[in-house]
Amino acid sequence: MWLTINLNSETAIYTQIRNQIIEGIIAGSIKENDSLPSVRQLAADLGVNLHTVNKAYNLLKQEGFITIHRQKGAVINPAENYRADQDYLVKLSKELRPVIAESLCRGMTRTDFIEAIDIIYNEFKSLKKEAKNNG
Amino acid sequence: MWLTINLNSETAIYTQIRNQIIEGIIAGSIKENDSLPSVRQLAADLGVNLHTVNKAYNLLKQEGFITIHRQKGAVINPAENYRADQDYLVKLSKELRPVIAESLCRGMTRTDFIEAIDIIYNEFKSLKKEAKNNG
DNA sequence: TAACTGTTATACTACATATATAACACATAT
DNA sequence: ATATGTGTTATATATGTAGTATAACAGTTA
Repeated sequence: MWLTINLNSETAIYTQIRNQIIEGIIAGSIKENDSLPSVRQLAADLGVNLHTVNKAYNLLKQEGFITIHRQKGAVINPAENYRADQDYLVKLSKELRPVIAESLCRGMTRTDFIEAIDIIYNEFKSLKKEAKNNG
Repeated sequence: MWLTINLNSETAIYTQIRNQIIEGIIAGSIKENDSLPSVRQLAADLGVNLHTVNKAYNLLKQEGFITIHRQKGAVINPAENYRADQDYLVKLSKELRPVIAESLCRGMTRTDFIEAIDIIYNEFKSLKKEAKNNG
């Protein structure tokens, strides 16, 4: 399993799991209609409680990324199910506003900020290439 | 006082206070060497406990934005005290990564994302103009 | 029928947030 | 000198979230 968690991180374990599955989708290491491990399996692999994984899966379900079937487990939805809509744009804006505010306060220009996000975009591009070569 | 808090928000009150003071700095409604209200005064104005405000102030102090003097109260530092350094860039990157990941997953391109941040940059530009006219 | 799935329920620990009081230490204006 | 206002420290309490530990339930499938 490509998924790893950091117990010392400030980020909640269930959030780390959620985030890494989303990264897995954009990297291409998991695709539409792929199944995720069962909550018990993934919990055992990560050394955490089943409820922690369950919480991550339910969050992903609520956000539209997966559908949970009894027996088939959690399955990645087609991309149409979670396209950016107005609600998401509002949520995104609320997340970004304090981040941009702090960067401005610390003297970063818009150009500096875009430089910072481009590093991240390039990392994701590399992940995608990597997954393509391995899959 | 230009500061308002939302008790129903998911964001902790002390975080809301911190964020709005940072926005106040970039808007220009508070400037270098300006004093913030005392913890008791601001707590009374906002209808919250003194410790909640104190927590916000100590966070701002730890981040370099203000210096807390006994008697003089909390004073905005000169910008040199909180310029973006390497540690901050690492923190920024860690904040942005999952946000960008989700936006990519939801089909947003880099261009779409920059469009979203530009709306925020324009809001801050308006705030700055507004504060200039009033101050 | 047995095994595996998500789900629900209960109980517990630990930590973060927020409040409520009270007292302390320091500076300053009266 | 004394009263006032400042940040600071110390308790105590309530609430919510995160995480764990068990156990049982309800479907599906081999």
